[in-house]
Amino acid sequence: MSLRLYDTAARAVRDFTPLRAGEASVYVCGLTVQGRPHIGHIRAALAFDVLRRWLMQGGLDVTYVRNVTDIDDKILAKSAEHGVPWWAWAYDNELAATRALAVLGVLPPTYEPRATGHIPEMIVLMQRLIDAGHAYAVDGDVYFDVRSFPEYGALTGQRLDDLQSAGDTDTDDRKRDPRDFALWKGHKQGEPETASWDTPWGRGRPGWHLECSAMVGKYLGSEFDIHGGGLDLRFPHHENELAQSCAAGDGFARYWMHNGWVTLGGEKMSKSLGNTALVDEVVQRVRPVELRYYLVAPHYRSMIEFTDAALDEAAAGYRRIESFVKRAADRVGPDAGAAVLCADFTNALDDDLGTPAAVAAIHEMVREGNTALADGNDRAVAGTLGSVRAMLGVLGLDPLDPQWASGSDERLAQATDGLVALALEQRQAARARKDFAAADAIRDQLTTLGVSVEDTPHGPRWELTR
RNA sequence: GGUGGAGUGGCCGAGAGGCGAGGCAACGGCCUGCAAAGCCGUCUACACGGGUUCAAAUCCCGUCUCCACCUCCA
Repeated sequence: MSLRLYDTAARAVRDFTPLRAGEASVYVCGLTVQGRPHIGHIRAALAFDVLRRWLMQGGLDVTYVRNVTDIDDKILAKSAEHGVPWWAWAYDNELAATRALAVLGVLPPTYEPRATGHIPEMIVLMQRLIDAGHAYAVDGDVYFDVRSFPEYGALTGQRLDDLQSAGDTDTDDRKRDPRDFALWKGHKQGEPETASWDTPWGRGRPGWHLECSAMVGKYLGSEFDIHGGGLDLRFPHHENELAQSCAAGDGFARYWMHNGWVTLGGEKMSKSLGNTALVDEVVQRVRPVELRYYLVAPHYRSMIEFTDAALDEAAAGYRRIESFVKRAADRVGPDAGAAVLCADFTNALDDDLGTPAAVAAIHEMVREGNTALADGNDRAVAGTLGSVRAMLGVLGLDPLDPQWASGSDERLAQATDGLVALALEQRQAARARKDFAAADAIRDQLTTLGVSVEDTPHGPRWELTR
């Protein structure tokens, strides 16, 4: 079976056939850096990170572009509120987002363009739209003329006449139709001079939608494979992008993919509602790799209702897998065994990135591996370990990946190693002379110190507990 | 008003006409000096009411509840 993806525009699962054989071009709407990243943002990045890894696994050369919106109304408003230059506010939040994504093992994009770096491209696109009769300038604003583009609404199945008028009252009188959207916003009194750029229609700043069309064109060309983003971006953002680019004569995206929310208390986690769980906070409760598992295991189009209990459960599920990988690696070495993906796993991901079934396939392989471990069948242990690691790798969840290394001091680790070994020798000696009280006392003390001990047919193993 | 999505066992979470997804928790057993980990087993669910079918969680009709988008949003 080959890859099939749910295309929002078609409202159906479609076979994925790249525009150019052997390559895939992907554009994902990244963050508007107005505040700290929460796990909803991270989920979107993770969903498309898995897509990217799976495309790469399939042998495609993937160009993956994820933008940063570093100028918009809220960035101006919030930075002003905090008495910080807007560009410093935006950059600070961008750095925080980059850190959060790195902590969760999201691969860096091929390129991460910022809106403010692409004003010339936007001007060119606006000129093309004006020349084609799809846009008009009024008093320094430039608007897209939705009535001029009959396909407007195609992506989300909206009929123009059924849409509620935008509450954008202060500019409505300048628009030809209340649903026309701003490509460019003329500079307003009170806004910082640094937040405006020269154009043939006067100084101003980009409307939100224009940047993506301009940057897609620059980095991926007039037509590209996959456009991704959160479900909330379908309308108006993606609808408007599509309208701009197609009205200008570009083919634009061939597949549209949208990920579901993370909800909290049944409602969408969002900056405006204030019901957010920040990455920094969640990572205090579970390790980053466990958070990644929690967000990657459900299907990317499902809602995830965020609760501490569900998070803890996911962490326990991940530890089962991790425990097998570590015990198996101790037994046969980390790289014993070929990186074979089992058919269930491959079929699952090919079917619109079915991570739940893919994770189930991993768990079944882990059970096989545990049985092999118990039977002392090292060949089978190596085989299952190779497979499990390869499959986890596709999801970015391999516990042995240096990404998840604790990064503790090397000399300290060596000393700990020696000290625990010393204690375990004492315990083994006590066990040998059947002094179980002494043996258990040693184990209890180690447990208190955060070292868990388990006896195996090949001697005791120990691990730091969290 | 328009558009779209969801309701699954104690919990999380898949599936989308017929073989008990998977995990977490619980209980029983095996293993262990005792544990831990692991393995085996138990727990047979699909919001509600009708209908179609040999067969419905899955299709159709109706009802209820919840959520999202149409304003900034991942």
